[in-house]
Amino acid sequence: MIEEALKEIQRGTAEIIDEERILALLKAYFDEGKHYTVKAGFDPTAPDLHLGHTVLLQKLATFQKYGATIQFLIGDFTAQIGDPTGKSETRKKLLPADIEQNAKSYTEQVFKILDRNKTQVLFNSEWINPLGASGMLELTTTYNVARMLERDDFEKRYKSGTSISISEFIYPLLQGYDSVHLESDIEIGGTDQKFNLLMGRHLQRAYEKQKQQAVLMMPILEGLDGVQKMSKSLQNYIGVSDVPNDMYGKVLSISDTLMWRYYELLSARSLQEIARLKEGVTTGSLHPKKVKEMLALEIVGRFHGDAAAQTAQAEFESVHAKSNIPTDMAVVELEGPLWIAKALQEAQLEPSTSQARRDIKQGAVKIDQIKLNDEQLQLESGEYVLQVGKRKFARVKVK
RNA sequence: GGUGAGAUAGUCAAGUGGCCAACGACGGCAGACUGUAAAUCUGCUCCCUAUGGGUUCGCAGGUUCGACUCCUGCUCUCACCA
Repeated sequence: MIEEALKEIQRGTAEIIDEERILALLKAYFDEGKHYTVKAGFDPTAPDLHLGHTVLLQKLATFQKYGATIQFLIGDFTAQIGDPTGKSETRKKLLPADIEQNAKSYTEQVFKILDRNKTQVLFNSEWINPLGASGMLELTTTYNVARMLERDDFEKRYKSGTSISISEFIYPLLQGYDSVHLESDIEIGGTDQKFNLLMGRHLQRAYEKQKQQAVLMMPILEGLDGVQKMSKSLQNYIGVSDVPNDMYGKVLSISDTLMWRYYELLSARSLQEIARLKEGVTTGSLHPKKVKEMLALEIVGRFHGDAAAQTAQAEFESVHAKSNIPTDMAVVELEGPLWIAKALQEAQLEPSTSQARRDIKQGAVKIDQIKLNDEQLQLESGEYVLQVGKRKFARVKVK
């Protein structure tokens, strides 16, 4: 039983530090019913969750199955600094009202995966603000610059001469301090968080408060392009609140290689089952598209229910395999008569009339399923289905 | 604080008085082929009803018939020194 739990917890992880601790916690739970805490931090600036986040969330859900209380930490204080990882721009200060709003939309989405009753939603400003200058100073004495520079990101920037703000040094310290305050037993995060996660262990020891937290790192999920990490700003994400049709289509658009990655990190199927699918594809008994459809169905089903997933699949088949028009698309009302390029722009299918003309020239634009050749066309009053490329549709009513 | 170098489209990066809306690469979009996969090939990639016009090369001025290219000031970035 414990072995089984541990296996499930290990699945898909990039690295686990102090696995003995996790084992001990599980043992205490199974033997004595003792609960433990698992901390995970989230940034309040990006309330739109995507599948990249769910890799972590699903792991948290697994922990909940085995006796954990989740410390769902919203880093409202630390967000003022901005995690140094990657970008270097300083962030705008968020207004309390915004933070509250973001947190709300966060949790709404999160509880599609997590069990609300086994989750504490926390804000770190609550205990970091009272620290004051002296508390902050004390915190900084626990670490030194040389070790801080060991952090991969800092090291690179230091060597290349890119500026590092002192406040950025504070960030890992504060994140670690969260673990001290919350007395977390385990913290989980992405591999890019390794330094910060280990800081939690370091500080827990420095403050001699408790045992050091175990650390579990999940790999970073690649976005639809298969190369860069999934993120909203790169436009390569599948959002948790994407409508079923979009979600389904996006999953199907990933490459075959990437599909296995998604299976490993996102699917609830057992590893054996996935191995079987993989074998089926290699031997040719199973079509890769079929396997991808299964994945799409599973993912859409998780967020929208199985019925919606089925509908999305049927819709997809109808639109792409049989090239029918979608049943559901944006409806735009315009004043006519109207130049076609302008109409495309106003229906938000094209960013400019220049782009619209180019696409018409290339034969990418269709009206009511018929390829358009005349870039001078005036739309008289009536209803038209405008299409650009394979994916962009709009129903236009011209008055 | 001193000295030097640099800032060009989404990113990287050419261009050193007219041939520049600006080479090239990547990315992106579209077409062909497909499984809305991958690979490959092709076209496009500032705006504007356009064989033309407008606005762009950090910002503000200036020189010139003409400036991304020259001059002055400013802002920012980097390097070396302190």
